[in-house]
Amino acid sequence: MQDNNINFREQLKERGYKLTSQRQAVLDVLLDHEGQHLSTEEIYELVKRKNPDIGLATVYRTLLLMDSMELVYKLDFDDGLSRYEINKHTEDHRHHHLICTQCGCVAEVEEDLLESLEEQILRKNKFVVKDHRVKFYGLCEKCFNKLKQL
Amino acid sequence: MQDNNINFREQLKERGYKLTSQRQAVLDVLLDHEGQHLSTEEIYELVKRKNPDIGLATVYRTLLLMDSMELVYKLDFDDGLSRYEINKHTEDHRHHHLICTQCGCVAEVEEDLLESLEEQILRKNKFVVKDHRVKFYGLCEKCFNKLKQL
DNA sequence: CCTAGTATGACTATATATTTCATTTCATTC
DNA sequence: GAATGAAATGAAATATATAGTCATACTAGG
Repeated sequence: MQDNNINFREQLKERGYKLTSQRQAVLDVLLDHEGQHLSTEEIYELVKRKNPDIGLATVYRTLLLMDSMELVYKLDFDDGLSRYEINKHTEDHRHHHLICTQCGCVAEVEEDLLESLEEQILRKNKFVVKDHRVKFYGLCEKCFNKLKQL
Repeated sequence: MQDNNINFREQLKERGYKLTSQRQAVLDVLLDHEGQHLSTEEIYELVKRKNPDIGLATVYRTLLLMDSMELVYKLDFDDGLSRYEINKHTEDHRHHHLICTQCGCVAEVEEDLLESLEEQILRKNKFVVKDHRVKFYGLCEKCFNKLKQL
């Protein structure tokens, strides 16, 4: 935890930014909700619990900043708002998302398995892949079983 | 072309919708710009050339309708607006997009190669994949060469 | 041709996200 | 530890994409 704070301050300093209590508070919320995909509004509400005076604009600005620093992943699950997830840097490649078109739940796949495709893209399209986003749409186990019973 | 119109009328009829000159005009524009990824606003401007009295709301409604009928793909290239592409139904699986983070150009990969991943997802996550969206971010050939020279 | 129901266009409403600007806070120097 | 300049903040205003309302017009089918 303390490590995260020191790193955060250092990373901000490298880019000429300052560590403020608001930025710290946003980071804390993201760390405390690691597996989740929170919207800006949700993050704002959570931050306000410990930091009631923070403004929504600051949360927007902080998330924008963190996205540019690659501290967070900005996600889009087609519900009209941006969602964020902390980037742990522990995996080399990011995970994929499974979006249930029935109930809207979102699960994760840890496996990546896109290396061979990316190599092929480099060879055939001469496009150097740096990153990717993969979303799978379909039915989660619960919804599949429900539909099967009908 | 005539085929497309007849199909369109039939498909609309199946769902209790009517074929109007506005809907036809939007379809025509999409057919005339097949390889492109047009935004709603761009489609509106193109439709207005032959159909100057059409309203923007109608274009929005028509694209929403076509998306629900799976006549178009709704795309998101992170520029804050929805883009559309006609769905030709000729391929079993859709193509992927290569987005250059330098110049913003978007190319396509015809290969899919996600079958084995989808099988694995079914086995391990018990999630039945119906569709997917894959975006690769990186550098196109031009931008890569430009950066190499520096 | 008439009719019922759908679609349209102009306008308004909503919701997310960004910008403005005066004030406050941070981090560095003396 | 106080002073200083730059950067960050909050409240409000603004931008922008999309959706909803409603009176009028059009479509498809008899």
